[in-house]
Amino acid sequence: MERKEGVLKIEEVLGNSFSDYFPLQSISDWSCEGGEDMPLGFMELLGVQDLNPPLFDMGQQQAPSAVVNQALNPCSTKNEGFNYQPATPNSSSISSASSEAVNDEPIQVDDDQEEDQQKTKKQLKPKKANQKRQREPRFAFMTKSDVDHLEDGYRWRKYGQKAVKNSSFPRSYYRCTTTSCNVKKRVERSFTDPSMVITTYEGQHTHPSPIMPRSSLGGGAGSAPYHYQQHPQPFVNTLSPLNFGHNNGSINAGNFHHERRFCSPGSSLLKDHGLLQDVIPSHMLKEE
DNA sequence: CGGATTTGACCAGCGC
DNA sequence: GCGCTGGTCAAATCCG
Repeated sequence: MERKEGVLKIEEVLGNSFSDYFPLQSISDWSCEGGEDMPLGFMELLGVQDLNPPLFDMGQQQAPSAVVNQALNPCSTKNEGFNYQPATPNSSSISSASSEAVNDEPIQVDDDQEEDQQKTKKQLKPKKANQKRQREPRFAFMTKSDVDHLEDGYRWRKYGQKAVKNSSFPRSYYRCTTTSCNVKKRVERSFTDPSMVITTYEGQHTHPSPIMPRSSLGGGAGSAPYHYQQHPQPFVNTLSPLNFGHNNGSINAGNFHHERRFCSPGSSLLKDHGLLQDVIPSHMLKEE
């Protein structure tokens, strides 16, 4: 199958503004149809970021979407771009150590988390001292959806909204409500295709999904009953068609796992796998 | 009443 | 240096 068919060029939908954020040429660029050029799959991204069980509700596949990934250094080569390892604070503790690769901005979590919020503002100023405002690795995907805020199993608090240049649609900023979790996400609509919602995740959850009992995907959906109805499951589409350089459309946990090892010589495999579990429904893991 | 959202203001980075 | 834009803050407001 041609993955392309289900994939939208991010630029087509988003236009230039989005290209600013996601300098990738297109999904197919890194989805690696052959799965060869792309050493890291989307799962890699997931492992670093956060896609959640609900995202894998395969029963709700709808419009395909594009997935875009952006590493900290978009200018780097693909491999580097996707090398999230250094930027993966999820390993054991998001604290200082691992965060250095990314930035030291928010990820000092842990103890002074409470103070963090208070500091945050203050940190903005001193920040200019010697380093640019670095960002966590992030990735984005497009979803055909009527609702802006796609439920993904985590709880988000909106902290801002801005009008976006070249777009008539505002961009919303969300932050994970879990203390010590500094994941953010932005949600905006494509101005070229208002039916498309671009969700950009930044950072990495330091906790399991608070809403989704990962074992009850099929039925209850836990305390997030409206996940499936209210939102299409773009993530699924993004995952499957692209499969991010893996097999043809089958999300194979084994491969996934394998891939991670393969592509992540780092030492955070186990941790990532932990996250992986957040990402992939347990039943999928087993069934595969 | 507590938590979430809205919204205007502020700040930093970047390009010209 | 200046202006533009993105990102964040925080007070006010809304909602359950």
